[in-house]
Amino acid sequence: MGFEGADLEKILDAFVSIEFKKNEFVVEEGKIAKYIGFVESGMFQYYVTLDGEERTTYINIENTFLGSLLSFVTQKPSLENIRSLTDGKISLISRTNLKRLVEELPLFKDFYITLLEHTICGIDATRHDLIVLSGEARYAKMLREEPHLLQQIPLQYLASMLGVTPRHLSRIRSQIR
Amino acid sequence: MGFEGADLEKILDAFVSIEFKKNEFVVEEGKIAKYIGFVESGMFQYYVTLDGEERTTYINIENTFLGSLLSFVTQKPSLENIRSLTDGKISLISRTNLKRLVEELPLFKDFYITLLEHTICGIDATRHDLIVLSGEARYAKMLREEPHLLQQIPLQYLASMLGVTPRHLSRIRSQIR
DNA sequence: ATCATTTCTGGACATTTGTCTAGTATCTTC
DNA sequence: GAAGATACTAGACAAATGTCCAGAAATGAT
Repeated sequence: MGFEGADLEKILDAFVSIEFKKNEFVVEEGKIAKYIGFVESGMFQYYVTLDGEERTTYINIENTFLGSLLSFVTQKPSLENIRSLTDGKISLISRTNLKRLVEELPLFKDFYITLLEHTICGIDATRHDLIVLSGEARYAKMLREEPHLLQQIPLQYLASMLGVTPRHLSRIRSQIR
Repeated sequence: MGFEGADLEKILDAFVSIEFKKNEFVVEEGKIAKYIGFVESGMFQYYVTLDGEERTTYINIENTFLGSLLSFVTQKPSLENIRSLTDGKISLISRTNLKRLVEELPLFKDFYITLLEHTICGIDATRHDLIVLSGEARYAKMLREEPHLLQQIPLQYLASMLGVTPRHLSRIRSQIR
């Protein structure tokens, strides 16, 4: 991030690195998300339960930004769960620590603004694709732009993220071969 | 926003209020989005052209935040168009003016952070619904939560925003009656 | 290695959604 | 208020996608 000396120390002190075993909750539906963070290692699944069925809405891997945004921002109970699909490690920061850093370190505030701006762009692009592209086109785009993700994510979850059933993803994949 | 005196004046000076006739571009595909803003009046449509067909991805009405985020943030050519569907008025701010306000007015910086955080939540909720809900459920939700929007938006555009065809939206509407 | 468990694929059929199209209704403009 | 343009609805059929299911493949535990 380009931080140095006392500032860097302040920042590092505000984060706490937590290890997760496979299948542990990072955020649980109904509870308030106290932290957001960066995935250092492992894979984390966002999902909701709908008519008794789990629907995956997103998956984080290494070096990406993780959190139940709505709950963290509003400090209301989360609507979604985040759970580890593998063992892993996340560098977490609480809302109060985040606010303190943003207040005390002008450079960190700028960093946070940039992070938010780019997060918006990423989420909005996904929303856009969900409206405009077919399931097949979304899979093809992912194959083109994020092949590393595709190799790691179990297909059942990938299907759900793409907004299709596993049955249909299997069809899409056989078409593309 | 709760600003006063010299600060308020600085802020007001940074924005410029522009009137649009029906069917004018606010942002055009291929051009860099120099401004973002708030809609004071009128209705504005976001769309892309795909296989010669226009696909609506979003619609702004009064008192909402408008802009081609990806282009404004990255200062690269916009992938989408924004156009007025009615006569209207937008209060616009350029990227440089926005950055200046954020630098010079700590309160404005906080305001901007809050705006970004809430914008993320809104977009993410929409993304979520596109993955998890059916077209019919998305329409029903909109009917429940934003009936005023529903009354104003022409159905052809609404259909596209919901990710379905006008033919299908017509079916959904007749089911719900 | 073996067995059990989970994940992936694909057939058969059902349902949903899209395409094409025409008729009706609504809105504009003169 | 008549004529033309635009928007909405809906029938008939086609294509896309889902459901249910069973077998194959991969993974994990002993």
